[in-house]
Formats: sequence, C-alpha cells, structure tokens
Amino acid sequence: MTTATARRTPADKHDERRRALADSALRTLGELGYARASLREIANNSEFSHGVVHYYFHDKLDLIVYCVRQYKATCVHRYDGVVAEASTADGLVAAFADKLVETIVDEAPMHRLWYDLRSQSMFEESLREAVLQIDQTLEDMVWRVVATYAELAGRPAAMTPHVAYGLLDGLFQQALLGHLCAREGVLDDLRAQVHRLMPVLLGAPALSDPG
Amino acid sequence: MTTATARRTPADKHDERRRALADSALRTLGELGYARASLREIANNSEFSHGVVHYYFHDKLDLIVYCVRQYKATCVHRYDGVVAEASTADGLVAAFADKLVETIVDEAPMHRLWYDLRSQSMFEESLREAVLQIDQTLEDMVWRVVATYAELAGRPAAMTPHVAYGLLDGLFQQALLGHLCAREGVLDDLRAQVHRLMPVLLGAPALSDPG
DNA sequence: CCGTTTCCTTGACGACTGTCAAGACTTTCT
DNA sequence: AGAAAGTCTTGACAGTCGTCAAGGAAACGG
Repeated sequence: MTTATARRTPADKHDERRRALADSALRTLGELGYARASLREIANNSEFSHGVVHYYFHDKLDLIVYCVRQYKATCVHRYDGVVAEASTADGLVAAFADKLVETIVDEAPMHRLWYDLRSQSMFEESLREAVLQIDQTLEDMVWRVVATYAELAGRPAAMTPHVAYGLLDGLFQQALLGHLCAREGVLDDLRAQVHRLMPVLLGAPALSDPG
Repeated sequence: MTTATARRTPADKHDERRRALADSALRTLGELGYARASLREIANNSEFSHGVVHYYFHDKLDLIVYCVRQYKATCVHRYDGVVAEASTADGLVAAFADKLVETIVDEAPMHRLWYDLRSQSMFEESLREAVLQIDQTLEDMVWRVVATYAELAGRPAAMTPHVAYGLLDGLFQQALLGHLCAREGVLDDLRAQVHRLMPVLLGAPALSDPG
C-alpha cells in the first residue's frame, strides 16, 4: 500500500531479484567472459532457471549492461579509504600501490571482464554508452587519488585526469595479464612502477613552498 | 624436382594460400571481432567456401593464432622509419606522435582486434602464448623509439621497456576507443599527450653534456 | 592420353545459442 | 476460501556454430 510503514513494495522486490541475478551473472561472466557466457550457463550458476532472465531483463545485452553498471557501483569507491587515511604523500603512494596489487589478486576475474567489455564496445556500439560512463567514473576515482597526492606533496598535478588514468590503466592491465599468466614478480613490479610513476605526474613545487 | 630453378614447391603454394586466407580472415575479424566472426562469415568475405578452412587450418583457433601472428609481422616495423629518419629528439617525438595518430586513423579495425584478442587471452589459456609473444614484440618496437629518443636527447631512459610500453599503450588504447566513438579532438589530444609524456621517460642529462 | 594427387565445394551432423510462450506454482488481496 | 497478480519452470522454436566426410574439379606426372 506504500503506507508510512513502507514494508516492501513489489518494485523493490523486483529490483532485489534483478540485483541477485546480476550478481550471480557477474560471477559467471568473470569466469567465462562476455562471449562464452550463455544465458543458460549464467542461470545454471544461479538459483534460477534459464527462462527467468527474460522476466527480469529484456535482453541478454540488457542483463550485461545492468551487470557492469552494478559492478561499477561496488568498485568505484575501492580507493576512497586510501585517500581518506593518507597523511603523507609517500604514504598515499604506498597504500595506493598496495591496493592496486590487492585488487589484482582478489578481483582478477571482474577486471578481465571489464577489459573484455571495453574491447567489445569497440565493435558493438550498443555497449559504448555504458562503457564510456564507467570509464569516466574510473577516471574520477583515479583522479581523487592523484589530486590528494598532489595536495599532500605540495605540488600541482602536471597531467590531466584523462592522461593519469590512461597511464595507470596501461600499467594495471599489463600487470593483470601477467598475473593471470602466473608470471613471477608482476605484482612487485607493479608496486615499484607505481612508486616511480606517481612523482612524474606532478610538476614543480609551488613557489610558496620552497624545497 | 626442387631443382635450382625452384619454381614453386607445393609447400610454398600451400603457405601462400594460408596467407591469403588469413589475410582475408583478418579483414573480417577486424570488422566483427573475435567472438562474432564465424568461419562462414570469414569464408564469405574471401574467395573460398567455408569448408576450405579445415583444409588449411586444423582449427578455428589455429586460424586465429596464425592471423594474429601474420598481423604482428606487418605491424611491428611500423615505426622503424620514424626511428631511422629522426635527427633531433623533438623531431623524433613529433614524427612518432604523428605516426601513432595515423595508425589509429588507418588501422583502427586491426588494433581493436588486437585488444580484443589480448582480452580474450585473459580467459582462454590457449591464446596466451601468442599474445605474450606479440606483446613482447610491440614492447621492443616501442623501446626502439624510446631508446633512440634518449640517445638523441643525450639523456638516459628512466623507465624500463615494459613500463614505457605500458604507459604508451594505455594512452593509445584510450585514444582508439575515443576515435571509434567519434569523439572530437581525441587524435590531437593523443599527439599532445605523447609530446608531454616522452620527456618524462628520460632521466637527468648525462654529466658530459651540460645543459 | 589416362591416372594420381592436390585442391575445393557442397551438404550434412550434433551441439549450442537467444528468445519466447504455455502453464504450474506461489503470494497477495478481497 | 476464492480470485487475481506475480513469479518461475519447462519445453520448444528458429538460427548459428564448428566440424567433418563425400565427392567433384583442377593440376600434375607419366
């Protein structure tokens, strides 16, 4: 009845189911990738049957886009703690680098799925809007780190958010591939690379702060 | 046979056909991507019928790997001219940046295919060996540019080949996606980004060359 | 010239795909 | 309790896929 108690409207339950289905789908997608994850396989790895997908989603693509949007929401604040707790520039870099490594270790399937989808969006126009949106959000996320780093270091950022994201994303993607290939040392390499890269993202110290 | 005239051994003709088929397949793959390019579609866009694929290739995957290897061979020397003709550090950077932009304009389908395959290799182990090999070749290609740039500038390179490739690849990939989305200015942005990035790949000037 | 080898087409196979409709089961409301 | 709405399963559909075998066409050697 949508009274003041507001127990749970049908629409809420509907959305909850969508989220649960998408959550389950994300696991399968992360395991098989965009192309090889069929709706039946996705349903098999969930508590539902394959037909239910078209009750909650219009399309396979509708499901996929909903999934990646949901994934984005859980992923985009991953480094907020790093930013909030940092008190020195070097400490921020160290915590950031550690978190990047941790992300690769803990969430490799989700991130290879992200790169898979971004590549697919180069072919499939219907994916581009969602991909560009997520890309922008990730860029903002990275920029919060870089801007805080610049502030703590007392130096201005020398790169645009777009470039900073592009550079870090390049290194991250390389490390992810290396990690999936079980290459030794890629994670330590990534950590060292971030430590070396971050300073060059900044320019000369501000005049009011002599070095 | 196989006399001194060495007209053309059957094995040569066999290889030539393989190359022709792979060449045609690359066009279709660049248009549709790895997942959606079926053998029938590949054959339709060639002068052959769909059954011939299994005469020249053992597998679909065999064909794909052969294709990407062939693509690598044509692509890996793209910047050699830039390196050979450069006489000043700034001139090299300008020529390199221009060539990167030209690559995106002229060969976008081939490069989105490359990123597609590299993403797929994160899921499909059988693709990894070829992908890692090509990645290494591209890294070498980039490094020839950076090393020459360092030499012309009289300054040592401050990054490893791996990092230099990762950074440039990140920017390139971003620009490619932007270009395919018909975003205005991405190509000019890429040019400017390369101009700004290249100097930070180098360290302090050598002592024997005072600036 | 004929026979053999090489090359390629055609057609079919089983498996898998996204989609959807018919109906059963469950919940909710009156 | 009975009706209605919501939820989910089952089974089937029209395609497409990779693969392969049978056989025709062409090139080649004698």
